[in-house]
This record gives sequence, C-alpha cells and structure tokens, in this order.
Amino acid sequence: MNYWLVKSEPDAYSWDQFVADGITAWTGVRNHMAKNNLKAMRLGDRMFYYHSNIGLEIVGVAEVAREAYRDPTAQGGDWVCVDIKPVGPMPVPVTLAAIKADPKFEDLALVRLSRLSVSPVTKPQWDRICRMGKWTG
DNA sequence: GCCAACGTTGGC
DNA sequence: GCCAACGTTGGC
Repeated sequence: MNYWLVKSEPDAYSWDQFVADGITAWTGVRNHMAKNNLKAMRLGDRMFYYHSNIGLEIVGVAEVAREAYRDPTAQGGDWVCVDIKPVGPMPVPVTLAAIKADPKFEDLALVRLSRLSVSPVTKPQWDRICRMGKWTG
C-alpha cells in the first residue's frame, strides 16, 4: 500500500463536508506532478487530509475508492481524478507547525514542495504522523 | 497584506 | 531555447 497527502482549503471543501458526502471525486488537479501522483494511487491506498490556508493541519484519513479516471471537469488535456472516501478524523489534528518542528520531516513533500496539492508520504512518515495524531486505525 | 516558490506565457 | 513578466498557491 502507498500513502499520500491531499490538500483542501476548508473554505472550498472541508473535511466535514467530505464526511457528509461520504465519497467524493477529487477533481480539479491541474499540476502534472500532482496528476502523476493521482495516477499512481491504487484502490485502498490511504491519504492524510490536510486543510490549507485555514487550519494548516492534518484533520483526517481517507482512502482511494476508485483509481484514476478522466477528470470530467477538465476542458482538455489528460487530467485525471480519483474517488476518495473518509476513513476517520485524526483524534489530534497534526499541525504544519508540529511537522516543520520535527527534523524527521524535512524530506516530506508537504514541507519541501509546499505548493503540491497531491503528494506522496513514505511509510515511516505515515507512521510517525499517525503517532502524533493518536491515530489507531 | 506580503512574499517566496513555481508554473506558464510570450517576446526575442 | 532563453528569460522576463505574470498569475497562482499557500505560509506567515
């Protein structure tokens, strides 16, 4: 299984809205590196759900419910989206500040490539963030 | 509100 | 093919 992190501005689409929807198509990605990450996602892969701009913290865990397919909101190009569904909220949200304060995360894409909206997370990074957030799933 | 990072556009 | 200008993202 691979691990990921997706960003959403809570103003635009919050974790609570995501939970209310139950499943959502992760559309609108228009960056090639992010697109490649979407294409690499496999059914059941897990991802952190991060609130950018407001909150600046990982608030939940989601998983891939459908692998990459053509993004219906794209006018042209070969943009793709995946379907994701919430697994559960992070018992203790993990803040960007806490992540940045830990030297073990200096290679985390969220830190190094701050503008990338869909990024990979290594297994050790995943486990460490889960511990910080008291995630027991 | 500012600014750094970075992708895209367009002139040459 | 280079590079300046510009737009967007996202943290501070």
